[in-house]
Amino acid sequence: MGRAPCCDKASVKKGPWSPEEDAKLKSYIEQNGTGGNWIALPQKIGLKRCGKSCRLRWLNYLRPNIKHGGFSEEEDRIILSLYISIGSRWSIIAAQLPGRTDNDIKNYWNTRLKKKLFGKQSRKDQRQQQQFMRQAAANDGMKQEEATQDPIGSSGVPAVTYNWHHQAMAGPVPPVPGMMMEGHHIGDEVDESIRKLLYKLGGAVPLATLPVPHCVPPTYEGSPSLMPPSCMVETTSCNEGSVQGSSTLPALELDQSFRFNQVKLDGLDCFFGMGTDRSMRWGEVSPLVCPNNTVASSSQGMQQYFLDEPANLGMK
DNA sequence: AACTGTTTCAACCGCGTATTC
DNA sequence: AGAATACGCGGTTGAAACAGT
Repeated sequence: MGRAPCCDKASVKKGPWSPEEDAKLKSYIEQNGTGGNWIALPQKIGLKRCGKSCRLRWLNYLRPNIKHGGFSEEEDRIILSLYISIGSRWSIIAAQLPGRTDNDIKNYWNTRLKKKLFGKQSRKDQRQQQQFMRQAAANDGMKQEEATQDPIGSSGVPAVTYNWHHQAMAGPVPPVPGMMMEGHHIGDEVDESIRKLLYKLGGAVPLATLPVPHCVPPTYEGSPSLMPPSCMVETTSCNEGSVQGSSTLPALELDQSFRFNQVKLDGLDCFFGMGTDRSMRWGEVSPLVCPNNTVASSSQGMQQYFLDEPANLGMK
């Protein structure tokens, strides 16, 4: 026996909202507010919709000052930083981005940002990039002889690709304009500071000092030799705004930090095939919210978010 | 032009938590 | 204290739009 449905599904309309429904809902809420009861709201307005559906429509679409699409690099940074720190708590992340909804951010992360940061590239981005490449090549007049040696195929897409952690594996090589990260232009969509942040997260965060449980997965069985360096050694935090720290971090360390830092990277298992523990509670999160948290402080502008009390982050 | 595959995003679903009685 | 109800969240789905062939 399951939970009783929140509404009579047979008499409730589903699917996309019509402009008329939108207008009804919007004008009513603007005049009267929600009345603190979403379930009763559709009946008051005369909408054949579920209360939850009304709430969702209002919050994600009709609410004033909603922004759609066109995420800035700064927003990318914030989303990434928060995602790495707290995982897929979209509502909390959305609370830090005025005008953005949790649904919007969730969609953006799942469809765009994840691919953008971790290698896979959408065809749309590929096209934009190819266009850019062609234009650049045309502007250049194809005068450089390297062009013949450069493994760029007839499509304009280089045969050699990287993703950011491959990049990290190769050491702190400064990004070369036009260099690709698995089909991506370093310095184009993927902004330098994000990569710095990723470097730091992988290499300089003294995981062993963080009050985070289960840093070391059971497969290590306590054998220090098998632990990733980031779990064993209290590495020195690298200088703010610098990738110098990455020069002291073994390339492998970055990759392994992503593999084994399950709490910070909750949700990134999709990249590494890890399982996830969705049972984190605020009591466990609170150490991450600590302003001394290297993760938070390593991200430009992130300190303000973590200096806030949890309540200010939309916590209950 | 028609078909196919991919991407995007609005909306739904079910669960956990909070609140009310 | 505990049951009932409502809210809010995150995961998932499916249709529309788009691009390539």
